[in-house]
Amino acid sequence: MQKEYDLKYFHENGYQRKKCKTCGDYFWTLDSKTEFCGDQPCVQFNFIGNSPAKRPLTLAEVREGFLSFFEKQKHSRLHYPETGQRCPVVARWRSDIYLTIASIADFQPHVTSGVIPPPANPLVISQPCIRLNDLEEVGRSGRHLTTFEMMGHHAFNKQTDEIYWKEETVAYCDEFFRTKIGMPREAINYKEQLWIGGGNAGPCVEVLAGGLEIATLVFMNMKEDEHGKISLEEKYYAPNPLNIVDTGYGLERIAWFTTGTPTVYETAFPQMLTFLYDAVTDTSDTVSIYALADHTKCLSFMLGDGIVPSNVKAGYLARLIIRRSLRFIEKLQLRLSLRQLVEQQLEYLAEEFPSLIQRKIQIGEILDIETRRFSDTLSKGEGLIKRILKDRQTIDSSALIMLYDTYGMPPDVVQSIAQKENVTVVIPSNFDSMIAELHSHEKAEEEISETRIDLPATHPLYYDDHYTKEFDATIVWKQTTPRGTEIILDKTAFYPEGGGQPADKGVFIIDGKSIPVIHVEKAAHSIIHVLGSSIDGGTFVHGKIDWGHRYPLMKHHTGTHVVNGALRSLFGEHIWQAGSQLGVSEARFDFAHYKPIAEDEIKKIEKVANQFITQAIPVEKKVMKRNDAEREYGFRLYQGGVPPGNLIRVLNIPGIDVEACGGTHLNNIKEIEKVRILKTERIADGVNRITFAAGKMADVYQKEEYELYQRMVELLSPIVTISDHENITEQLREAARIFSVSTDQLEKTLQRFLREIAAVKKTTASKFVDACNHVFYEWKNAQKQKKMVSADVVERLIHEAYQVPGETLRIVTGICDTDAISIAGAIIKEPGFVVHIYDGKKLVLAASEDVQIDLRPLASELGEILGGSGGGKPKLAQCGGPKKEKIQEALKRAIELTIKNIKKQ
RNA sequence: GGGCUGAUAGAUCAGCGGAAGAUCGCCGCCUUCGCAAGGCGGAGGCCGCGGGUUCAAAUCCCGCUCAGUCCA
Repeated sequence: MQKEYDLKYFHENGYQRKKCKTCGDYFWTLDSKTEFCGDQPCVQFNFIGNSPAKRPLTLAEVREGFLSFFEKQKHSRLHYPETGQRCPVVARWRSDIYLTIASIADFQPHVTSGVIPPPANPLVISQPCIRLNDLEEVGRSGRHLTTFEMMGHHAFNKQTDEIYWKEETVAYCDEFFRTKIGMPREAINYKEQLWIGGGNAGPCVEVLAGGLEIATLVFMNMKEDEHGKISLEEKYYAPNPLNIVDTGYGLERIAWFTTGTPTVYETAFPQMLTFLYDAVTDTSDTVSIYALADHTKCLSFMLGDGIVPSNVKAGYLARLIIRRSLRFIEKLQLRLSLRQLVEQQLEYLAEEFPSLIQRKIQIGEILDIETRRFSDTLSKGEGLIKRILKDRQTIDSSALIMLYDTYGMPPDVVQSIAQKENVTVVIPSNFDSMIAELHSHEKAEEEISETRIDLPATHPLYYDDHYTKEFDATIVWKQTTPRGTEIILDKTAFYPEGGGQPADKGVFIIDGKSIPVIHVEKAAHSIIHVLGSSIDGGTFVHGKIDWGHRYPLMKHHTGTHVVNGALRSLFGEHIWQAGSQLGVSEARFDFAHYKPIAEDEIKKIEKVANQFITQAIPVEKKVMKRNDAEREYGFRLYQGGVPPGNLIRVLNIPGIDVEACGGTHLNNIKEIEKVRILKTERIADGVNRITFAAGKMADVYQKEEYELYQRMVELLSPIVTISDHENITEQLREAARIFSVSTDQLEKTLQRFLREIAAVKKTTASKFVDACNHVFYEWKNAQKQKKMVSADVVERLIHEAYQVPGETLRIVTGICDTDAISIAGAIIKEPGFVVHIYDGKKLVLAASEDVQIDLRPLASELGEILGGSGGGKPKLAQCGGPKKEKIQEALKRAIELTIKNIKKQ
């Protein structure tokens, strides 16, 4: 390994190679006296209050210094439509990580693996990154940040086409720190290290100054490969197809080195700290102040780049930071809301990161919602804790885990609440591992996808022309499986299932015979057709797509993109597809948004989408190089997922929506005709679903809805006459809400309610909703009536009671038509009664307080007569059974048994 | 994506197979110059929706809907 670091540059410039006295690692230095590598913990910070740099620099100065320095050395800056010279902090182009954690992450996996060329080569970037691994240290250590910028110059060298490698990289580094940062050469040591991470590895040089690692120069030349010959940390590596110069210069650390402030925080967000110090009454809790300044910056980037808080993925991480921030605010007793603090940060960041403040309104709203939500959770939790304490006096570790895992109450919050009740709660030191243990049973699901690469490739005709309905092709492969005959053609217009679009249907005409195609699927480069019946031979196929199936799918697919555009124009740039499923009769579109869609917003979405359609915008379908597409349209392209490869299909509806999409689409959005929103719902925290129908299908729904409405008006007609028939959709939705059922259960429910209400006078209502409210009100009354005890009936029953000779006991038997328990209850308020009363459903046995009797055996015996059984409490029992005709016999027997049981005592 | 909770009066919750309850809030009366407090009385429940088991379900079982929360 040693020769990996034996650079000409070091020798020619008088560097010496030394071994660190503490850690034993090798390093290169100009300082003949030093014995240590220069990294912590081998040396302490020595630049605090005493920087060897010429003058203090701001973040902006260091950033621009770096970018322009490398630009002069023929490196290109990148540019993206929304975020400018950086990528978003949410890694939209990757499926393996949520947040951008390093500048090289911008180019993984496609560029680093050699699948696509770099967007520029060499290139330079200052990439804002978010790392939450050392969250607890933020604010405390003086050097940990959640949000930092990693500046990097990257060169991607192919064996045949080398840009530059180690010598140049170290020379650039040296020159940059000398000329742009104003550091003496002697202040910097270069430490030999091995870099491993993210499936790649290579030698690296750590650039150390003042006890601080200010840059890392990685020479990534290996990739993980189980057949590889190089073994590092129990894994095998093989040479990478590219030799990648991956440098990471810590912007904040470099600036800190020049300022020499007590902590990195004074350099990273000086304005925010001043603001916070002015706002707090007690300035002693610097840890919380630092952390809050950091977290609000983190949130500015997270929310400004479009993360919607939720309980999953990046949204969960955003919520984590929000809640931590809220607790710091609480701890510092700040009178400012989190919204106000982040808005302040947005102002400070506006000049250097203008895209963030453009989402100020949405960010503010998100933070207010989240603040409210957290305080709701906490106050609920507080009640819960108090109840637990009342019950058990203590909170043990299992209760702590329950509170955290189920209710989201952090143990230290529980502790402080319990403190108020004068209860000391001990947090187990292994709390975190106990939580981890709880979730350790989950196994990562493995995707077993059998990719059959040995199959002949199919040319997809549906991309040549999305409207191809018929075609001629040749069978190139055939196989019979349990699900039918499968064939592959040299070319096909049948769309295979994928990207939320179902497979096409249709027929193949082979040797004059018409054979149905029941399913189509993709396997690597082949398209497999599953046929409905077997074929005997045949070579040539004439295919016919079922256009009545495909065309609505195309309308719904293009319609989905239009609805997406409508949502974005109404709510903001954070709207992001979270899934979609197309059908022939309707389509579903799931998207990230921080609150549920309100009733009046449904109409607005519909209106905007339909306005778009009337603009008759032609749909652009093109195949683009990934880099070109990203540069032109940004990462918004990847809403539906990140497609592989260098060439991607881009579907652009200018001014409305642009996405990488492999589906079949209309040529002009006017063909959608219209869209109609059928339903909106919240399917997960932070995710809403819109179900809509396009074109003729929208009319079908409208018709169905109208018919449903008419049927229900008819149902209501004996009771209510409705005069106003406007806004049927809304009326139905509102009515469904009244009966708390979904719209498709509305009719059934209305029938039930009408059946259960007593005959009422006919009345009028202006709207259907009013009529439903009337029905509901009447129904409630009827329910009450049923339970109400009629004084007359009670009177009559008492009058007809059987007086046991020689006793004070009176036995009531009878049949009633309202709730028997209520009536029995009314009678036994008086002393000396035993009641047996049947209401058509159950026989109730009850006794007054003073009567000594156990009715339970009676209930079971009488229940048997009725073909069932019974039981209950001694003074109130019930029984029943299917043989209702035997009720008279049972009541007769009841009297006998009552007398017998009383006499026994 | 995988768990774990929860849904009962306007609010917070108890009940967890045999008459739907408590506390706060609300209304009325008593008390007071008035208010607060106190005393007495009262109104207010599709026990989330749909099935199933049972003689009997708020309660047990199965779906669904909604909400909360943790993990990756």
